[in-house]
Amino acid sequence: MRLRDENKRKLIVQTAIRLFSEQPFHKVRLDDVAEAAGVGKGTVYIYFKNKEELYYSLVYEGLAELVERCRAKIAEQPTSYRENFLVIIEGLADHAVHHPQLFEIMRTVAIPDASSMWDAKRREFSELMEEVIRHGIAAGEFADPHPERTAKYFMAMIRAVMLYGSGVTDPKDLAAHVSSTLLGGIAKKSP
Amino acid sequence: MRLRDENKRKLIVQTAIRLFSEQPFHKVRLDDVAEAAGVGKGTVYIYFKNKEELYYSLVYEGLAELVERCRAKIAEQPTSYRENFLVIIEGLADHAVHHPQLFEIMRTVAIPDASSMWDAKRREFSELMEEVIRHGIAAGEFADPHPERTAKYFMAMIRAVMLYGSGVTDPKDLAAHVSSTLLGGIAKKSP
Amino acid sequence: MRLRDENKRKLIVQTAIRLFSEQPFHKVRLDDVAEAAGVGKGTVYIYFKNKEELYYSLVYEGLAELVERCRAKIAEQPTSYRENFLVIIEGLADHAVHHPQLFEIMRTVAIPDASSMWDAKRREFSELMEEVIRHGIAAGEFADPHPERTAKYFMAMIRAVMLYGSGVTDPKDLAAHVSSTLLGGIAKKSP
Amino acid sequence: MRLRDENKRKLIVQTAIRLFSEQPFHKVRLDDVAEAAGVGKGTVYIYFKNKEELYYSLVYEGLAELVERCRAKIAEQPTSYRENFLVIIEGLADHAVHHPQLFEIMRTVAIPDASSMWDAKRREFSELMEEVIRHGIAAGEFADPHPERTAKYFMAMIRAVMLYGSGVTDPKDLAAHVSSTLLGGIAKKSP
DNA sequence: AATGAATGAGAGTTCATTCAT
DNA sequence: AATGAATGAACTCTCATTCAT
Repeated sequence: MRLRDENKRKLIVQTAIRLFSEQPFHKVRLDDVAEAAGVGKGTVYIYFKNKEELYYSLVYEGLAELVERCRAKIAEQPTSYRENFLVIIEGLADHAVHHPQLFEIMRTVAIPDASSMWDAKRREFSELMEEVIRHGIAAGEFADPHPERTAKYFMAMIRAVMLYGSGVTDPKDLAAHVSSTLLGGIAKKSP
Repeated sequence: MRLRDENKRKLIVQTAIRLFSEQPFHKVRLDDVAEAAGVGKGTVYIYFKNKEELYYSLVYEGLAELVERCRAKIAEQPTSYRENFLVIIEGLADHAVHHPQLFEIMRTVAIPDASSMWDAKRREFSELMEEVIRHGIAAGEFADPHPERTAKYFMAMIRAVMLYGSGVTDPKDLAAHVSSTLLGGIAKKSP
Repeated sequence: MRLRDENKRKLIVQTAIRLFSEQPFHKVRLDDVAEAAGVGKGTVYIYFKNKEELYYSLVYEGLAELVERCRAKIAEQPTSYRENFLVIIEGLADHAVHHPQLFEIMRTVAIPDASSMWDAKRREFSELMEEVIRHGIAAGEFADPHPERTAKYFMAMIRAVMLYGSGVTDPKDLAAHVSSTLLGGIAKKSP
Repeated sequence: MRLRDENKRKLIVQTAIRLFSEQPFHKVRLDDVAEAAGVGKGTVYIYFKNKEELYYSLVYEGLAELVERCRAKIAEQPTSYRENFLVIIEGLADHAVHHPQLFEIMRTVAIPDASSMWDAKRREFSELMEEVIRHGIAAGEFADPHPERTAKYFMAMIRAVMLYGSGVTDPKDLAAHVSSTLLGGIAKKSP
């Protein structure tokens, strides 16, 4: 009796991320995933109930890692919220640059079912960001009539550049731009 | 694929938009589209080469309408670029609120093939927006080190709120927030 | 547009009867049925919801034909119930000899679900036979404490011989034996 | 297939009898048998070569027990063949009532392969019954032109009632009816 | 032009069987 | 001996596409 191997699961996940980021869901065959991962077709079904669950697992786990990373950044003591803001967006951009495939997968993910786990994770991320803004407002550093909307802008902006920008490779640069745009806007200040 | 009856074509398109915005590509059957549109299955093939082309037609036509609308706004004489900025974003938000399904479809559209018609249309939109910013910079009203990125933020921000914000119904309000965030940022100005 | 062809359905049914009588359910592949019938695999699914429904259709239709045949025999005016008895069993035996495969299929049919159509048909047959016996009792020709059981013996006896007897080919002979056994028994009458 | 632990084998057999009598062959998964029996899946393969052999073992062993039981009845000295007849049928009915699942399995057992062990056992049973009738004929108590057929009627009649009769619980009553029908028939004797 | 019956390649999934532990 | 993770052949069923009518 072989023992259930957590590495095997990870192997399947990594392979699936690659394939699903290259092709849309319906063009990726489970046979391909299995073969590319070097496991039997049935093995995939030991670790994932079906193709759809495999797919959503990728989204969920990708988001979960992102949330964790941001949570860690936020936990650090802020000197000022403005500076902290940049750090968080940097973390987000860094993650995006290092996992560009996950952004692609998140983009094509199907209509969110309110009950789905991955959608809950997405909302968790959104609420985390919202909280940051609200703290900044409370501290008198930010002014925003719709923090819940601005919270959604973070990832949207980074994603837009990741998906359609031609090969961003410097997360710091990207983060700086997003951060300065969100904080200061592009309108020239009258002196 | 002859286009005899333009009304019939529109009927199919409208039906397809609805179905594709409710289900991911692979879960929408051509039978469903035909039945919901009240035409025979074969009829769809008279107007569209195949399922994929039908799908991309929706994206393309949706984007084309959007580009047209923005182009019209831009053509209007600007009083100031700042004010014009709001008008354009209002047009974009208005379109989004009135065609939420198209946004859903655009979101899930498959990996862009650089040669695809719809992707060209997407780039066209992006370039249009970039041009607006560059004009503003030239006029001394805007300052932006990466107008090509900011151009991508427009739709991304609106889309983020459309998709995940709970039922935005006032395009003016949405546009005002996006516009003020992009223009002035959320950082409190020191007096 | 081709018209739905009732002959095509019959073709599939006939082919399926043959294959299911040669192999147990799980060894018959739908591909084989389709290929043997000379139709596409998908065509079978136009006429039957799935493999199981195809299978039960055979049983149902076989039984329905049998019931019809017996009903016709019974409708004929009886001279005496004893004589009539033979005629019915002859009909039954005749049917069995001409459709030996249906008996094989009926034998292997899965556990009857009380709600299944084919089982209702089976009960209909049983009740028909029971009625015959009861009429005979009423007419003073038969004496039987359990007509509902005897009704079940009819087909069971014929089936037993059909399935395990080595190639009965004369239905009259088979019917005569069943009939005389049921009517007179095998015990030698003391003179 | 080594038979180390005879109890474990019996456990598997008993579990399999239950499951196979509830579902047709192809719906019973070996996993289910193993789990229901509380043993590992691989363990079943230690005691039985494969699923088919497990299945046929049930049939074979069920028939073997039945044959043994009848042989014992027959071995007893007959007072008269008529009386002895009843005793044998009673044994058969008794067995049926106490092992209804085995009757269900025997019914659905696949097409007999003349070379299969279980079919040989079935023939053995048939021949045993035939012999009883022939002895009766030789003793002048019975008259039957086709003892080989009547031999097949025994079990068929009991089975018919077992399978489709609504819950027979009294084997004596069932045996009495089968016996009297076979011996004396249902036709009213003219005085 | 319009249809929907027919098709069959191809996909997801199952499950009997194996075998490392 | 016992196990259950791993396997992949084989299965059912779907559905985009075709084409006779």
